[in-house]
Amino acid sequence: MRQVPAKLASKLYGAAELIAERGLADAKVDEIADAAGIPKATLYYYFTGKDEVLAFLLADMLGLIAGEVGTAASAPGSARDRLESAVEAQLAVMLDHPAVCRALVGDLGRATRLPELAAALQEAFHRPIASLLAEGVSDGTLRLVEDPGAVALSIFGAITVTGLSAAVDGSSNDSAKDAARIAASICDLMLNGLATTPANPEGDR
Amino acid sequence: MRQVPAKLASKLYGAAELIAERGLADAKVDEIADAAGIPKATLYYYFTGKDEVLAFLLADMLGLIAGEVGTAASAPGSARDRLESAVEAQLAVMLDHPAVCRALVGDLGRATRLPELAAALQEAFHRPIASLLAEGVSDGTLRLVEDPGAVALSIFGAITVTGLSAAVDGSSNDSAKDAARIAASICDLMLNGLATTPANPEGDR
DNA sequence: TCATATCTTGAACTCCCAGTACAAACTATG
DNA sequence: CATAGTTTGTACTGGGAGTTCAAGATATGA
Repeated sequence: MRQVPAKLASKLYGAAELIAERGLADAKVDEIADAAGIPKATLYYYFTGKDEVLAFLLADMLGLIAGEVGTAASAPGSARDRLESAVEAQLAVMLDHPAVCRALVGDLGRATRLPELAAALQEAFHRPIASLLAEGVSDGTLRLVEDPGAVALSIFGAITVTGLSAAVDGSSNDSAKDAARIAASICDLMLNGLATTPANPEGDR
Repeated sequence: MRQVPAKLASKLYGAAELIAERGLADAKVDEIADAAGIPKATLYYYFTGKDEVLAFLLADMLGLIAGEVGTAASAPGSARDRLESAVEAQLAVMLDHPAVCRALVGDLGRATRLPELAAALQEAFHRPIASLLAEGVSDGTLRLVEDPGAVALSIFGAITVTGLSAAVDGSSNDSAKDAARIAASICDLMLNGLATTPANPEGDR
């Protein structure tokens, strides 16, 4: 994949709705090119095929999210507050690009190999979240958990699936507000839990 | 899609690994038929194409999970205990069929339309989990939350993404044990939360 | 200013493979 | 046995992904 010029990159987002709606298999290359407003030959100059177009959108999106989450996580404030910001940041990006989210979840296997995605996510999200958890233990705003990696993955899953659900359901006109509302609900769950009795110090077996 | 005989159904699972590894687009129909050990003509007698084969696997899988989760949720015991059983039940089914999970997550858009999937999940999981939450409030083992639907979705997301991650990572030789371990980690998070200070009764603003 | 490299695009072409057609054999079941 | 449904092999075709190529446009820089 050649270095994609910014102008072309932004045009590609115009094809996301088509891919999301019809699926990559059903969307013809000519149609994707039309939707993006670029000639098919140009598309093939930059990409080896439609799979790579989707791969580009995935990479772009991951970069965006990683940036926002990273910023939120390294801001000043308690670890707990930063965790809440990070959750909202990921949701905000997802709800800003619902069509891309739908396109990606529908054809994820054509945009990346799953093990590679897992590794990339590990790097971009689980690690920052996991270190946020560690910092929370230090500053006293979060409790110590047994397996921070697993917790980070669970949080990521809750955010992602909730965000996808919102993207699929179609949306209101104020995605930032939606993101805040959903983030609050997730954070309430993740921070306060559902139990009425406090955690059993001997473990929850 | 014709009524699929049980014998054929079980054979189809034999093609899951191929589809998971290469993706539906790259796996030729003849190869899928070979992997399943059925003639291509027979495959086309029952299905309109490879998309429908994957759709069948999805439906079968959802049925399995819904059954196990439903059983766990309606067993005797406190709502909290049943919630834990339900979490483990879904993970157990997923880890029992890692290849199907990988195949589905790679080509979800070819197995179903996403809004339909969302509706089906709503019915099969979020509803039972949401009512479990309500029962928990009644029997005093779970606290009242503002938006049970959102909480149910978050829990589902945490389970699903964690389960997929385990399926992608390849696995140990004791998937039941893995499921139990992962479930315990998720339940610890969902029940006890991460906060050190108790929930603010005025809301978490 | 020219030369050279890179980008942009249209158009024609190839080849693969999903899906179809069909007929013969086989199996149930009443 | 008759009839309906199932199973399977083989041959075919149509569409579309991706390739090729060449001509024009645009940049780079000497």
